Amino acid sequence: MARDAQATRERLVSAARQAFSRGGFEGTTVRSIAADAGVTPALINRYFGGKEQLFAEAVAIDLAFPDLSEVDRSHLGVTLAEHFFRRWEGRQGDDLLRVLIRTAATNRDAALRIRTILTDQVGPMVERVAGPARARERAALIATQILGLAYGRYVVGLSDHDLPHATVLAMVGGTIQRYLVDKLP
Amino acid sequence: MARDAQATRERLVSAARQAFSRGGFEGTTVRSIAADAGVTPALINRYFGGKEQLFAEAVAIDLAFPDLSEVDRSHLGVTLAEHFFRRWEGRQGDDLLRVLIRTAATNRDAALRIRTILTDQVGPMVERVAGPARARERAALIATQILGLAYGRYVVGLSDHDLPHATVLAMVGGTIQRYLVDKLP
DNA sequence: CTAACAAGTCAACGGTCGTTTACATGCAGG
DNA sequence: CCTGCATGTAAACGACCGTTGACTTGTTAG
Repeated sequence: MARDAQATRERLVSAARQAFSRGGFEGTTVRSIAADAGVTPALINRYFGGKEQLFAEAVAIDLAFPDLSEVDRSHLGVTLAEHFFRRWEGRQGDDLLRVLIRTAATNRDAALRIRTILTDQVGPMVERVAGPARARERAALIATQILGLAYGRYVVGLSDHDLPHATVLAMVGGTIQRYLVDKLP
Repeated sequence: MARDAQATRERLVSAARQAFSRGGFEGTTVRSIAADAGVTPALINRYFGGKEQLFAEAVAIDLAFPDLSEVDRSHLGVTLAEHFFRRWEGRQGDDLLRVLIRTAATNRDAALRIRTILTDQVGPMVERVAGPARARERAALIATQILGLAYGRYVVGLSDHDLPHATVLAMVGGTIQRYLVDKLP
């Protein structure tokens, strides 16, 4: 393999994730992505076929939900809140959800992908925990709180001072818990 | 006044709000706004000075919070939830918050404006209701839930089937109530 | 009726975007 | 060693963007 094409591909995808998570789809130029990867914009076309396909590949990874089967039923909400919080804080800005939240605002495909995650991953998780009755509503409620938290932190720019770790864990965890198992009206 | 300039201005601002709330700032062209208003793009420059200033004017209105002084203390959350829900559903897509939510994703000024609303309007409202202690955290928590709800409905596209009116009112109302008055950890 | 000014149009500009095409470069196998 | 192909570059393209300045149209005051 000459001049490691696969490594270049991966550098491009990684640079794309970071760029898209900052500027959304329209707000990101292939030229800047290529520059970040230390490469010519023409390569994006050669390897991915275009900006659209690069974006598709940049957001084509799994959510990796935690295993909740061994978690105490009363701590499910806090466990989930902590899971998302760690996920976002851990990676340095190329997390899938951070990319999608920013991008979905102006891109139909990204919005659709969030909806897909909701029905394919959050929904089944809720069903496993709380049974199939009105699982869809519960999943949607949970989504509003999780998305809103990510939006507040990474789009609006709320700081640790506004949303301390402990407060988020306890209060948002409590909210998710209610949405998961409390009786709906 | 010849050919009613003020009416044209207002048509432009209204068209701008709808366009920005669909495509964000970068995703919206002054040409399309002008076309929606039945006018030439050059007029935007004449009246507002440019796209930036038109945007600033399009999002320069007040939030109009409801008067909560006469509301039963245990119903504050539900009252607020209903207030926002009605606000969004009432107008046909040119509501300020709907514009800002979509736009803030790729525009620093819009994100800053949300933060300003938070500190200038939501914060004081929380202080009035729950006292000054940790009002900032409470306001931020409420913001995550309200923004997430709007994001779910208008960006992700969650339907009435996913988020029925009654469910949102009761459950999200309950969440806001908790964020307003419950003890923080 | 007509001059004068506000309201609006028109065509063109410089710039930037995504993409394409032709060309340069460097590693592998004979 | 050198030939061939994968890897990458350079330059140009057409399209579209926001903006500008000169021009046209309509209204209204005298």
